[in-house]
Amino acid sequence: MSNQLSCTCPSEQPCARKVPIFAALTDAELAQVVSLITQKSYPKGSLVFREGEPLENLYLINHGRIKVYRTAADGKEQILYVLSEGDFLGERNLLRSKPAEYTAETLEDTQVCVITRQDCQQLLLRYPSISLKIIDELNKRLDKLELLFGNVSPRETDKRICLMLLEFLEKYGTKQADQTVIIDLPLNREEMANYIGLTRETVSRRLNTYKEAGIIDFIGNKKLVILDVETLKEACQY
Amino acid sequence: MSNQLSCTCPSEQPCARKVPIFAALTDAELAQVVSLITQKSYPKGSLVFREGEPLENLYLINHGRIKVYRTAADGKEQILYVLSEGDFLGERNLLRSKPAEYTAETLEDTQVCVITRQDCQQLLLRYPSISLKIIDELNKRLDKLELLFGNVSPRETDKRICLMLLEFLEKYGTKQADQTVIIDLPLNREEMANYIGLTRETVSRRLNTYKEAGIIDFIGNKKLVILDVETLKEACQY
DNA sequence: CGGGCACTTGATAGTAATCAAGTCCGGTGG
DNA sequence: CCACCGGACTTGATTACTATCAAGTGCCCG
Repeated sequence: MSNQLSCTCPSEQPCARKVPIFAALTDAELAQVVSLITQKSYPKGSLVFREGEPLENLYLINHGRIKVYRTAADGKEQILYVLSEGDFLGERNLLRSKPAEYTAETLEDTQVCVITRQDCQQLLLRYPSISLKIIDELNKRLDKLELLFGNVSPRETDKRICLMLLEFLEKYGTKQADQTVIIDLPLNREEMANYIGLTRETVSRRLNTYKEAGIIDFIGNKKLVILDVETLKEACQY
Repeated sequence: MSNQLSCTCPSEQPCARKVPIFAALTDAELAQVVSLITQKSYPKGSLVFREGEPLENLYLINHGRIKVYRTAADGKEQILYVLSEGDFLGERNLLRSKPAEYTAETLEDTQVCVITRQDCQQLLLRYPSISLKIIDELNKRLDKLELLFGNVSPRETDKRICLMLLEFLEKYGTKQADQTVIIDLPLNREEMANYIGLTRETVSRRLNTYKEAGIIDFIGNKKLVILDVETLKEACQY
């Protein structure tokens, strides 16, 4: 399923440099970190870890995209995060050993760097700057969840969709010459619905409403063009 | 509005001991921390900091309860957290200087310990164990938000209410001899509604349904008795 | 060219928001 | 001690929105 090998990145541009949490380290310090890293590759659609399994590693995404979800009682996926290059996962188990609370599945072919919990704890105690970066990143995730959570009331469907589109715009958007932005969607309609707590029909209907309003457009089903970022931001009104 | 004085806690049981993030420090180290702390008192209903204001301190709650909320465009409070003794707030500004993204208002007379951002950064670099505790706490908040966020779909009203009741049960419940639990509610009906994204009427109706079903009971409006914890947990089904 | 899957579109029903009266309770003043 | 007042809470009626159920449509890939 996965291909395990030690880190083979060129030493002048090691994989760990891509990861913001090591940004403050010197090259020498980084070399030490790299020596603790194992690299793994996962093909599209494979599971990095599964809900309920013991989780003993911190994973740093080198290349690719991963969706993180929980399976609800009714069998539905509740997608919590869509992570990509530079993001980490498994941090909930850095300090305490406990089973994974969600499943991580690759959305495309993905390469990750793996550090064991023991090694990671050593690193955190030796290089406090890493902790600060992790705190920073956790704060960002809290920001995101708090923002979405502030809009959970059943009537705020548009806000949820627009916040999701803006998130994708920031992470996966490519600015075009004419100021529009093309987004390479990481999720299909159903997954988007599972991400923001709606049904795929509702997502589909709303997106088409926006299309008719001239705010967005589609290129096939997997790409989306933002024609009017301002209106989108206004829809999130805050 | 607030009463400022240096920390006057007895040295054998300093206020900072109440705060989990300093739990791993030795007495000597703690004494250093305490020397950096300023203590403040706020009467019920006063604001510790306000949305948009510069926020330069970390606050540790010594005694009391604080609600943290954002004001939506329509003027409604979106309550994000209800914090009490041992919790901290202001951590989002530990690393970067940016205005507060929400307002913190005391729900009762409250005492807090205050540390400036500069001092706090020094502490984090000197005592990496504090960072680990903070990471731990942020992880817990993420756990909570992820759990609630997993239940945002419009039809899961009961889950939201039950999760809120279970949260209050854990934080503010007092077990009685007959296995029931009395909860000293930190929020009124409207605030509860703002906490979980519903209207006060809906909260009111649902709580009364639970009462008729024999799951809960009221003592006045500010106290609530959980008669059947199991059924409540099942309603959250996960 | 055909099959299957993702997506769209339509009709219906259920649920919470909204609007609108009440009711209860605590506090105040006579 | 009781009557009154106001705010919080409850209850009821209606409306609006999204889930659900059910067909379609279109696209991608063999």
